[in-house]
Amino acid sequence: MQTDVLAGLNPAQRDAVEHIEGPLLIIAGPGSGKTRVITHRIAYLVRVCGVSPYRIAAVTFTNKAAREMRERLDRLLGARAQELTAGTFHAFCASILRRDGQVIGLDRSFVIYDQEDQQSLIKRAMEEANIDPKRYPVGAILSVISKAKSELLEPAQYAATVKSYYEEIVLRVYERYQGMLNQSNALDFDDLILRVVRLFEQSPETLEKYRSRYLHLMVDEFQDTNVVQYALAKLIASKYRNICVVGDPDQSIYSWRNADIRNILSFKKDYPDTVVVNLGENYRSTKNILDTAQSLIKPNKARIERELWTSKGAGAPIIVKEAHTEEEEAQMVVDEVERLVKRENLHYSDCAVMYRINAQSRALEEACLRFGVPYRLIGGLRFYQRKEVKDVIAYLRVIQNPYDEVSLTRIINTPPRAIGSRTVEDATAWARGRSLPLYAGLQALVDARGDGVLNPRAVASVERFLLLMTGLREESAKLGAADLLDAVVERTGYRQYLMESSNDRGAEQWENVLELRGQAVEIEELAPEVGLEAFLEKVALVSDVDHLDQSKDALTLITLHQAKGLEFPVVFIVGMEEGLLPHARSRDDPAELEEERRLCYVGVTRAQQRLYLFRAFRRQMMGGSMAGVPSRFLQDIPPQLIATSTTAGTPTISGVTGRPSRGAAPVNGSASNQSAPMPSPLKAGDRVTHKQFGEGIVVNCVAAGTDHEVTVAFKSAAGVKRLLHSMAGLQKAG
DNA sequence: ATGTTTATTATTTTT
DNA sequence: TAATAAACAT
Repeated sequence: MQTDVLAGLNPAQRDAVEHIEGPLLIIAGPGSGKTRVITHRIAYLVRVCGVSPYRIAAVTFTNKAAREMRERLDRLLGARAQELTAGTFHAFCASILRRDGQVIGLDRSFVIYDQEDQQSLIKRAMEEANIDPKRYPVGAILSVISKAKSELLEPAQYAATVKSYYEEIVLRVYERYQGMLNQSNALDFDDLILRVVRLFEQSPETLEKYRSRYLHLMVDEFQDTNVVQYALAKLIASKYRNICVVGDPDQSIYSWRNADIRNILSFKKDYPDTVVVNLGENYRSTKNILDTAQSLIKPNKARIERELWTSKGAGAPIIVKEAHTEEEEAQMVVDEVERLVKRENLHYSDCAVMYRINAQSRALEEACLRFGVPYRLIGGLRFYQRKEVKDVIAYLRVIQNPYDEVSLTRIINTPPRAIGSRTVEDATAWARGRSLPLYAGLQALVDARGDGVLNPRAVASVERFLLLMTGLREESAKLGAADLLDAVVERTGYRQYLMESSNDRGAEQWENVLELRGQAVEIEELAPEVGLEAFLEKVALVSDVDHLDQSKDALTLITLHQAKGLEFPVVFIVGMEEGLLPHARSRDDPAELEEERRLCYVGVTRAQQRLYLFRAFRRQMMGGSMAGVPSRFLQDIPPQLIATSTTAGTPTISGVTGRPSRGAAPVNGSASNQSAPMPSPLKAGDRVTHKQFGEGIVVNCVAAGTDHEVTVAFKSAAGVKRLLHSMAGLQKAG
């Protein structure tokens, strides 16, 4: 039995699996078999050491990671795997709070607010506090509040740290915001963790219940934990001290979401008897790719030197290419993907294109569409953030918890039912004056016939709305989540509202609602008795990457951030330019630059066999066109790992030589410094023809390096295009 | 109360 | 450029 759990593990992995007593820190390089170690360690605990799975908790950051862990354990442990606690920090905390939250005065039916809900609540808090959202952007305030919460600073504690006037403003908003959350019986993501920590602090009995249950605790992606999450982990492990954390400081890319790498250092301090295991053997990538990754990450100062190795061969060289424009860059990607599929016997799904910002996906999408390459775009407009999906969820939330003010104000006039912003404002003020929650305030106002603040028409509308909601709330007691959803979209007229809406997306929006319904059906099958509650929780704590179905054979388009934890035989990283990777916003902060470097490292280490690094000389950004300087990261790759290749029909420019200088940037490699642009080949008003787009008129023609950028308005559906003269093959017509 | 126009502003987003 | 939000007019 023992041999079979340990079989196939390398010595370091085996050390990690067999070390089961006391604190353990596993530093897991990319592709080092981390998940394998975690799952085998759990299997070892259960099958060899006789620990009940019921007494083991494994915490991750994504549902996907949790699910994968579960699936693998199903194979290793069979049915017993079900007893294991495996989930995200947030899901774990939500279930603790549903069970034991009453101890700190939390109502069981609380709802969970996502970022959009938070923003709308903060906005209202600012309005009520008379703070100008122009001077103090909502997003910025929210991120400060979130940071405070992630450091265990509730308004009272935060108040003690306030030093600047700005923080004074934040404090004022924070206090109000938290008050409104409480009144709405709502928790934001940070609260989920924070409240559990407070629960454990305030109720030793509750803490005892959990810390004595969990003989073993494992934390995945430890480099991404924030202060609160680590505090929680310490509390859970405070009885038995069997805490195992797994992470890789070089893959820390979420510091902007308050992840704190220092937790790794704290861990060694908090647990001086920590055993550290280094997983350095990489099973994922070829030697060339791994060497590239290492040369990229090496320059980081705030880093512990570490070697990774592989027994794989060198493999294909890294391919670095330069395109003129982002369109050409996208086309080069697509061409190469096609070549790999046709000639190298690969599938589309073996390939992924990664980029720094979502806006970059557009050119790629267009190229895929044009050349008929099937693709799968991750992120972008996220399912659960779509208006129609959020609207329906808001109805369900109000049914579960009528105090949820964000959802209530969202749906009170959607579809339009003659309850305008004026009515809502007046009613809110009236309710505030009596310290009533909005929903109760509306009821009281109807009973008081408007009480002089609402006109009879408005009172009638509100009364009709309340009757509708009361009816639905009664239904909710007898209906499952899916049936309830049906009742909502029918009785509120939401379905009709979508179908008849003037925009042409109505049918598509309705499709999304149906997809949401499908998920309700799924949940009901799993947990029929807690239908609505389970559904809403799932919907709040689940992301889109979770639904990534690998079944369809398609090219994956994904941001570098989202790519963490994934792997592909072929990886393209596009936009290897200063200002994009590293992103311009990180330019002035060395710590942020190091994070950009880690982000690049994460991207590179996703590749198993082939890696392509592309950039464009010119890129459309914020309306204008920007000259792209090669990313400084390209300089750090040893030239011998790179294949110098030629783009068909275009001169190869060795833009990877010479450190990019700030300011005066050569647009076109070596040539541009000396040679003046060629004389203008075309001028505005010239008639031209293009072999693909047909006839057109030149709108503009400007020098771009040694080339010219020609803007042409085509007669065809192509419309106005910007083309490089050398590339476009424009024929001047009479 | 709702459709239209102007103004504004552009990373990343595990939960 | 293009998407979204606030201001505006109806």
